[in-house]
Amino acid sequence: MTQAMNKIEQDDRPLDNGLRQFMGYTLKRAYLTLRADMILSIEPLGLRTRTFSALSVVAENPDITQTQLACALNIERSGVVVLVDELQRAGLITRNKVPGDRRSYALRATTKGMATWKDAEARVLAHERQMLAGLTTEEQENLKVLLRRIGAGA
Amino acid sequence: MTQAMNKIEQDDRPLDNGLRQFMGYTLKRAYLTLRADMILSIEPLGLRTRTFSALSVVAENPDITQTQLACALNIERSGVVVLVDELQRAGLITRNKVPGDRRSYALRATTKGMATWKDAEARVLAHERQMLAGLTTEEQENLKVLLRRIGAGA
DNA sequence: TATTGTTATACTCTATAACTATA
DNA sequence: TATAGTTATAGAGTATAACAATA
Repeated sequence: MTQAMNKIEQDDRPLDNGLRQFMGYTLKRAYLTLRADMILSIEPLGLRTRTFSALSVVAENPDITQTQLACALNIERSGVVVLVDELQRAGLITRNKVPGDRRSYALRATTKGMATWKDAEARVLAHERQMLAGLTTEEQENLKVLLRRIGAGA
Repeated sequence: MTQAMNKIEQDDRPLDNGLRQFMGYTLKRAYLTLRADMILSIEPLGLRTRTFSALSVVAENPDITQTQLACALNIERSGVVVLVDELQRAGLITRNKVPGDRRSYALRATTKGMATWKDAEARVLAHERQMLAGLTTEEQENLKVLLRRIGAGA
């Protein structure tokens, strides 16, 4: 109360005023906002962001290996093991023998896995539609294009 | 090798093709790219993203309390304790007595803290300039505006 | 020797709950 | 009683290193 409180209240600038100038901070806020919503949209399917992403890649790339999946998801192979374990336990994907190489697995989404992926895809798209309702379709596309150009060099 | 590999190589679509349609995925990729670079830019100052943000808020809001800082950073009060401990140990901020309320602290950046904040601010701005070099100034501003409108409703 | 998948381990970030000292 | 700060603990998420089986 008193001193500190009064000082803050008299101040018309937000507390994070110094941070708002940064693209990184703005990006993080938007990311966390969208992420919190996305988690709720796929929770009913027993999926989390990581398993959602992994299921998507396996569903769209039949017979992908765990190492390739790790590469696609930008995570370590050790992390993929846990994800694949979880998806397999849920009956959404299978680890299949590869004829030519007995070291690796060919991952495939099961029928249930494909259905779950399509359901999850629709749910996330619906929630993004809601979260991005304040932007026109053109603005949404423009936003995606601009985001993809970050770090891409001049 | 063989089957899976061939299938992937023949495919002209990226492995994460199914994910690229989502704003959340696009946002996350951009965020992580920028974040990785940002971490390197403030590492020489002994700062990490969390302490950078906390130092910024304290520097710009003298006599702020820990609870207010938690609110500004969107984290719990328990998390603030660790951040303030770290910044205090580094001699960048101080915990000061509040005359009217013996429960709370009035946080202030030290002279060294203010200098460090200004230095960090300049470094991050320089690195963002580099990471966003592919975008015009108008595009960068437009990007920030669009990001701030996410989740803001129709 | 190199690679695939695996396990064990640890670190970061964050949250929850219970505690203390004040109010 | 409610609030500020604190502590302990736990949970994601991710990374590193060492290992066995296979190439």
